[in-house]
Amino acid sequence: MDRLTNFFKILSDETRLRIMVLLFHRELCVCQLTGITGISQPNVSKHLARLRDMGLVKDERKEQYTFYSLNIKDKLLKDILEKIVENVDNYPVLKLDIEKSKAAAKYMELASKGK
Amino acid sequence: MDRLTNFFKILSDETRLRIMVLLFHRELCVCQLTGITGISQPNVSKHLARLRDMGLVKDERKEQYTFYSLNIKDKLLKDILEKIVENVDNYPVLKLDIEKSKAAAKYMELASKGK
DNA sequence: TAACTATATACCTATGTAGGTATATAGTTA
DNA sequence: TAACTATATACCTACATAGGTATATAGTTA
Repeated sequence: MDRLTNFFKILSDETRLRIMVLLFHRELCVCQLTGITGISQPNVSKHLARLRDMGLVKDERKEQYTFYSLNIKDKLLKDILEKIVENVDNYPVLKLDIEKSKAAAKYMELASKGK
Repeated sequence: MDRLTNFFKILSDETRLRIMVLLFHRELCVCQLTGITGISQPNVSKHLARLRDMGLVKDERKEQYTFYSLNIKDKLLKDILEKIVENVDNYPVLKLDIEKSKAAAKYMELASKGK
């Protein structure tokens, strides 16, 4: 049952909840996560390390960035996160994060075309 | 968003998760909860008080017992708890708790007939 | 090689909290 | 009223951890 209670402990912290919801939508690098959320880089890194140690996310290096993406195998955990995402309209912070994430993605796209 | 993260904090503790799952099925008094789970009475009481303060359960006095029952209004929170209950087969502790709870209910029924 | 950038880690402090034991309270029964 | 029972609370200890600052590391670019 530890896996379940630990998952809830992860979601019980606002910083991690925001990160999980963001990663639910798309993979993001550390600097994007810090940019979108306004959370300090060491703090983001620390939480990501914890998520990685729990096997909830995986990381992949691309050029100079390390991208993190969700990696949840357990269906129950996935379903719970999905339920939260479906209700994001009730949580302005989460909703705003997602909007910023979309804007960031669009910016990255334009930037890569321009280089 | 505090309401959501606090809910997860509640579920992140095994004792509270067990209590919540038990109360999902039926109302129970403190002594039944201690009997079923083996958790000490003060500890059960303390967690119940916390759940009550958060408005997740309500209590009702019946004869000499104080019965607690779920009182979750938020649909998202209710849905999440329901998802857990649907998956109880994967969590032996929770499953066993529920079985004991059924046995306890049956016993109470017989006892009340006999008195 | 040297400067730069992205990310990770170490260390510290403040804070929350789970559970134990002892005790209080309040309602019930004799 | 006194003994009893169910429940709540107070107090303590041990432990986890969130976030800050400083620094290390590793890959990249000049």
